[in-house]
Amino acid sequence: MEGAAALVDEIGTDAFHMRLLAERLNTSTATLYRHVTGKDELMAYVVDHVLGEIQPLVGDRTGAAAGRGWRAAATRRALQLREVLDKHPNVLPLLAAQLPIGPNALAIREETIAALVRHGFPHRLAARAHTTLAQYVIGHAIVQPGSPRDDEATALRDYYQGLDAEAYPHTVGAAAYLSEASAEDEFMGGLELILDGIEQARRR
Amino acid sequence: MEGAAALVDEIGTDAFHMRLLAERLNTSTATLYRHVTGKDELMAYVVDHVLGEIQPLVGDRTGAAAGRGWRAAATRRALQLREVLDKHPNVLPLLAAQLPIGPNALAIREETIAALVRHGFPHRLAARAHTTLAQYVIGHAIVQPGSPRDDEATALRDYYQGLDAEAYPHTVGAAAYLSEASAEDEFMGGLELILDGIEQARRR
DNA sequence: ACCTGAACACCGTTCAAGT
DNA sequence: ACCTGAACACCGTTCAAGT
Repeated sequence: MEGAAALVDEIGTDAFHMRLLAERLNTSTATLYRHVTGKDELMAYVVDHVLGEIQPLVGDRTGAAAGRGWRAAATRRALQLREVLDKHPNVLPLLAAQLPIGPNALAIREETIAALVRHGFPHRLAARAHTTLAQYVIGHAIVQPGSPRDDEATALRDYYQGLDAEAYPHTVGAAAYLSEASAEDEFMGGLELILDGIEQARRR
Repeated sequence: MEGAAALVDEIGTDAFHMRLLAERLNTSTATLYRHVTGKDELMAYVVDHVLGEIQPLVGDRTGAAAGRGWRAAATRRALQLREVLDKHPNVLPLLAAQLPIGPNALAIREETIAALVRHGFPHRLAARAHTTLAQYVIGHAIVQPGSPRDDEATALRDYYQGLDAEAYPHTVGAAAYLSEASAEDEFMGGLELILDGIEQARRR
C-alpha cells in the first residue's frame, strides 16, 4: 500500500495510525491486516518506497578512466539521498531508527558499491564509503531539518545563541556561523570533508 | 527521575511505559506527571542522563603545541561516545531521532569545540567536526549494533550474504568482509577516514 | 499540599459474524 | 474467499476524591 507513504508524508509518523489509513483507503483496519502483517512492516515499506524515488547513476560518464570520477558518483548519490529526504522529511525518523534493507535500499547500495568498485575501490572500502556517506546525509538531515525557510533550523540556532555565553562560549560562538552559512553550504562542506577522507583511504 | 534511565536500559524504549515506571518506583502514573510534563520529557532526560556518563577531556595533554593533538582529542571523544552507546544500546533510537540539547549534551559539545579551537580550529570547522563525528558514531552504532557477540550484527551479515549473488554481486561480495573485519576495526577505519577529511579542511 | 484509583481517549490488533 | 463492525488489550494522560 503506497497510500501509507502518502499519509506519512502528510501527517508524519507520530500522527499516523492504522484507523486513519483505513479511512483514507475507504476500508477497515482489519482489511489492512490482510495485506500487511502490521504497522512495522508498513513503515518498512514506506521507507523503501521513498528510497525508490532515487534514480540510477546512469549518466555516470564522468571519467571512470581518470580515477577521480568516483567522487562525482558519490556526490551524486549523496545529493540524491538528500533530495529525497528533503522531499519526504517525515520519513526521517524511520530511516534513522534502523538500516533499510528493502529491495530499493539494496538496489541503491548495490549500484553505489558497484560504481566505486568500477573506479578501482576494493569491496571493503566501497561498502564502508557507501555506509558512511548514507549515515552522513541522514545524520545531517536530522541536525538541519527541512528547507532553509524551515522553522526548526532557525529555532535550533536561536536556542544555541540564547544560551549563556559565559557557560558555553564556543557553542554560542559557533552558532553565529550557523546563521551565516546556508544549510546547503554546511552540507556540502561536510560532504567534501568525508570525501577527502575516502580519497586518502583509497590511495593506500 | 533516573529510574527511567535504568528502566529503558533494561527493557528498551518500545517496552517502556509509564505504568511500568510508576510500578517500579512504587507510585502511581499520576504522580509521575507531577515531576515531568510527559513521556517525551522523560525520554529527553534519559538521553541526557546517559550522555552525562562521558568524562571530561581533562587528560588531554597530547601536544596542543604540535598542532596534531586535536586528533587524539577527537578520537577520545568519539570512543567515549561509542562506549556509552555500547553500554546503553537501548537509548540509541532516542539519540538518532533528534539532536540532544540537554545540559550534558551541551557541556560535551562545548568542551569538544573548545578543545578543537584550542588546537587552532576556526569555530565553524570545530562545530562541524563535532557534529560530523557525533553523527558518525551514532550512525555506526545503528548499523553495527551491540557487541561483537551480538546477534543483530551477524544476522545482518547473514542477510546480506544470503542475497542472490547475481542480483547483488557487490553487496554480497562486501558482506564477506563484514565477517572478516571486527566491528572495532570497521569503526576505527571509518573514524580515521573522517579525521583525514577534517585534517584536510583544517589545512585550508 | 500531595497523592492515588479509576477513568478517559486513543491506537494496534484480532475475531465473530456477515456477504 | 473476502470483508467488516465491534471488541480486546494496552498505554499516555487527566481528574475527582481521598489523606
